[in-house]
Formats: sequence, structure tokens, C-alpha cells
Amino acid sequence: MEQYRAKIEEHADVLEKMGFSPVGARIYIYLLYAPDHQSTFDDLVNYFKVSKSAISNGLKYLETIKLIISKTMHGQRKRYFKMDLEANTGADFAIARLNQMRNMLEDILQSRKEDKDRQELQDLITFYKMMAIEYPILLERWRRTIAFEKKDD
Amino acid sequence: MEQYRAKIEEHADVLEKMGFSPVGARIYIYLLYAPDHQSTFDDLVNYFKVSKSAISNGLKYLETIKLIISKTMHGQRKRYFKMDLEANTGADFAIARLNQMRNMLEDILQSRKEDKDRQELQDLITFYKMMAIEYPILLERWRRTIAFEKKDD
DNA sequence: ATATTGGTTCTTTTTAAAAAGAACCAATAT
DNA sequence: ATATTGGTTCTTTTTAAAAAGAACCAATAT
Repeated sequence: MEQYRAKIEEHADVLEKMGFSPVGARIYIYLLYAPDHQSTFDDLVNYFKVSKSAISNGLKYLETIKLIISKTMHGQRKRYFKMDLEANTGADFAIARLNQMRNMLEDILQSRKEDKDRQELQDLITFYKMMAIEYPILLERWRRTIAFEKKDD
Repeated sequence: MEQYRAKIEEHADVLEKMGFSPVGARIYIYLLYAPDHQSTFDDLVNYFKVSKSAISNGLKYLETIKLIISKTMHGQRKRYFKMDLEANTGADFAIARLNQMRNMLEDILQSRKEDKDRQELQDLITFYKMMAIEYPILLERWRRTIAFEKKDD
């Protein structure tokens, strides 16, 4: 993994701008490069030379937002932290956000007294409704596409 | 606008979790409630009782990400900060992010030496490609939908 | 031509988020 | 039964982001 150090830094910066913490972003990118997209706790501590608590919190965060899963192998206590690649489409997250925005806008539209410019809000709500319907459809199409490609192997 | 104070706080919290600064989030929600979705600089300073610099930076940020535009009226120097509601679909932003993710994953796939688990990365790239194509199509469909509804008025 | 308004920008202070380090705990190893 | 490993959690320190406040500047008002 040493060979990827510069790349990991570079890509982690992008994720930081999307809201990840420095260590969270680095772990994430590390796993994209790692064999089998998995690694262990002390691999990460050693590679990044940061504290155990930083790694622990980084992993916990990534697990909370479902980007990684942790599992144990052949009864050993060591855990493997593995990227869940399908979750990486960010679909759940994106759909949740669409609904959150829609709920917010609907609440605003209801409590708002101004009558003259309701149309724009209404249009925006329509957008979020549409997207929340279409997104899962596209996701499903993607799933079928990759399943189909796999048949040929 | 006094009547919306509690609601503004409530919804601003949601936006803060999406990465907005406290003041940035409040300005944004304020404009969703405001007549004509617009306001002036000192309206905002007075309403939120925060410093001019906080408001200035908040507005600048919202303008940078294209959520609001500022304009001047009948040659007066006072500016009106107005929400750009179509921009609020977040479409440009979403599409930019999709492409950013795809570029990152493609770069990783190329420089990665592990051969055995390239498929998952490839599948993920397919997802981002698909989404970057479909998103603008959905956006366009939404535009036609709302244009069509408007005809009946 | 000078004064005022409507902001912006720069520096300092405050506040919040991230990381460090120590203490701890549960699970397996011996 | 005791020791060690693989982490987590709690408290403190560090670092970064946000806001405050003063100084400033450009545009219009007088």
C-alpha cells in the first residue's frame, strides 16, 4: 500500500471537501485501494501513524453511514473492516436527503403566509418528489445491468 | 418574518447537518420564507442580530454555490439577495459530485495493482456514469412538467 | 466636493470539531 | 485463572471553522 500513499492523500482531500474528517476520508480511500477492499485496525494505525482513537472514530463514522462493515474471521478477535461497495453508490443517503429536503419545503409551504410566490416552492417540491421516485428505479436498472454483465464471465 | 423564527431555527439545523454554516443555513431558510424569496443585507443583520461580516460571508457562500443571486434595483445601491429557486434543485452540484466521484474511482482503478477485485470498482464507475447521464434528463423532464402545468394558469 | 450608506475585507476572538493519550473493557489466548 | 490483544470510551489538547469588530472602500446621495 506504500505505493499509493500520494494518491490516497490526493483523493482524500476531495472527500474532505465533501464533509469527511481527514482520518475518515483517508480510511475510506485506503480501502478503495486495499486488496479485497478490506483492512484491519492496526494496519490503519500503522499506515497513517495516527492515534487509535482517531482510527476508531473514523471507522465508527464510516460504519454509521454504512460505507463499511466490520466482520470477524475464523473466530479470531481481530476484525476486518471492509468497504461495502454497493453502499458506495450513496443511494440510501441521496434518497434520504431528497426526502428530507422535500419534507422541509412542504412544511415551509404550509406555514408560509405569503400567497403570491407559492408556485416556485411547489415546483421545487415536485422536483424532489420526482427524484425520490426515479432514483430507486435507476438504482435497480444499474443492479440489473451489472448482473447481466456478470453472466458473461 | 418574526412569526417564522422558530421554524427557521428548526430547518436551519437540518441544513447545518448537510454542511452549511449556522448563519449560511439561517439565511437560506429565511429566504425560503421571505416574500419574493428575497431580502436585503440589513434585514438579515437585524433579524439575526449577528455581525455584518457573518452575514456578508454567509451571503458570499450562498452566492458562490449559486443558491442565491444578488441584484440591485432602480439604481439604488442597496442590493437584494434573492434565492434562485431552480438552482435549489441542487442539480449542478449533484452532477458535479457524480463526476468527481467517477473521476476519482477511475483514477484508482487505473493505478491499482490488485487484479482480483476490479469488478466492484468497475461496477461502481458504471453507476456514476449512468447517473451523470440520467440526472440531466430527469431535470429536463421536471422543467417540462412545471412549464406544462403553468400553461393552465 | 463631502457625507453617508451598504456592504467587504482583514485581524482577533470564540466556538466547534478532530485528534491524542490514558484508562478501560471484552474476547480470546495461554 | 491470568495475560494479551483488539479495540472503545473518556478527558484533554490541538486544529480548524465561524463569528465579531474594526478598518476600509466604492457607489450613490447631498
